[in-house]
Amino acid sequence: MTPAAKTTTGPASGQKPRLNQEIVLSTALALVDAEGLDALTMRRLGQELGRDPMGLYRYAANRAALLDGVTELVLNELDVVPDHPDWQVQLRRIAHDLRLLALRHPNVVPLLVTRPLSTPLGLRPVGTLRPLEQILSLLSAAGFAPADALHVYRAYYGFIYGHILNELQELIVDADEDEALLRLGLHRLPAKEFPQLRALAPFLADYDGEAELDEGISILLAGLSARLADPKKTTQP
Amino acid sequence: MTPAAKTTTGPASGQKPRLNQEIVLSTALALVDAEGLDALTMRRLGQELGRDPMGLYRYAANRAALLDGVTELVLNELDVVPDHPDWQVQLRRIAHDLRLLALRHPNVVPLLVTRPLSTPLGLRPVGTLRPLEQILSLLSAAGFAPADALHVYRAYYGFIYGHILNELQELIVDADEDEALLRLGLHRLPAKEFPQLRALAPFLADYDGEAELDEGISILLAGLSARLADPKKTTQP
DNA sequence: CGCTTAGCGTCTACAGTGTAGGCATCCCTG
DNA sequence: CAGGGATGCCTACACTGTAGACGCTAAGCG
Repeated sequence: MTPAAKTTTGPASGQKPRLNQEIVLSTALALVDAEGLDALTMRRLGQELGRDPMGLYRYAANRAALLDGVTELVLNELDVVPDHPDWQVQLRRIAHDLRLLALRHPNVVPLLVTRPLSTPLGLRPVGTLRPLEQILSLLSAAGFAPADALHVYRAYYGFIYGHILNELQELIVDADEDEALLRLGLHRLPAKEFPQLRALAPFLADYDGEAELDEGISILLAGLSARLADPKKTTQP
Repeated sequence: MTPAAKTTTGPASGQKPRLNQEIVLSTALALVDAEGLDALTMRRLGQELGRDPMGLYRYAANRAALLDGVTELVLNELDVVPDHPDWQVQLRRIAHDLRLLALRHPNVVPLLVTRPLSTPLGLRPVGTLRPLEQILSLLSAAGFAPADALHVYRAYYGFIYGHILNELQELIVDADEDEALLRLGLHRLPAKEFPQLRALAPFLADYDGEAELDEGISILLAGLSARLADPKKTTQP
């Protein structure tokens, strides 16, 4: 992955291949994946690269820019290839891909959902906007008018992000506590105030995120196509 | 809101009413609301209270605990009163309440969606778990079996959080850029690569978050009740 | 070939952060 | 009124992001 160096720098050991934005970002991502967001400090990343921390500022103006770069890198792992004529099938597949992406990089998820909140749409890194563009074009190809495509996209993407947040929350439960400890954690809660939650302890343990997402997507798609077919689309029942 | 002080401390001016966890947390929330999450530093909060920063550690063990306290405080603004027999009506109302809550405290939303990711369920502040418990009991009262209630809750809450994230993203667009600037921001994007997005510029401007949420909830509720009515509910085809 | 020039890597330095530990002081309780 | 536990304030430390200046290295030009 690092053969770009035509520098004759390293006669001794070649320890220092010329740096490069991609290298910086990908080791940053690796660091976040391995040790969490807090571990990604300039000094630590510099140490990871065997380089002075200050040098990193040539490839990322800020720490914030670095975080943006990491999210962009992660989102690039998602490829939206329009290989199926049915838009619903496509959306379903993309949803599962996104879920797997999030599970592969759980520590990056806070960035994925948080960074867009601090950056106006027009100024986001292009890699961040590409999925949006691709899904819109997919819907457009399926015959949706622009405004409807936007509606579908919003409902769809919102649902996925919500699901991912849900699932990751429960994942931490499973990782840190086994079932007994979980129940113990819940036992801490006052019994009169949280009867439902405590009764749910056994059910919380077995959580099939994939199935749950798929079911949710089914509901959503069914509802969407029904609502888009009927022009009487007000919210009244 | 601060009459709890029966201290005779202030013969001069009463500048220093005895501190109190609620006071600390609510001024912390005010600070976050006014100037964003980064402004919430121990020193700054101390200065805001006219007190030494170190003293705050009596009321919040960590900065993290302080953040947890703030999210708890915000979530306490949500009251789930079961004042209607139909669970769907209830859920719809709560969804709108939650949306308004997020709009009232947009800077806290990153905490709402992020903090649960770092804290196992059993160890979260009870105020954070109360809405969960109340919604579960609401569903239980509506006749749902525990496992089904959990399913409904997950789909429902996930959808709301997703919508809130969506809407807040677009809100920033509206706040920082007017329509012309927005189009300008989008103009930065390569025309061949982002045709859909650029064509959507006019539609992005008028976004009715309330209507969009309501519609989404309708879809979701319809799908949920349909799927729960049919016992052939597995995801297998 | 020698010189310039622009980039790159490294060092030092500074303001600001969370937080541990140690006093002094207050107020409430007995 | 005396005690005592909680509270308020201060100093200090390790660590963060980042600005600015210094030398080296490698490439372009006469």
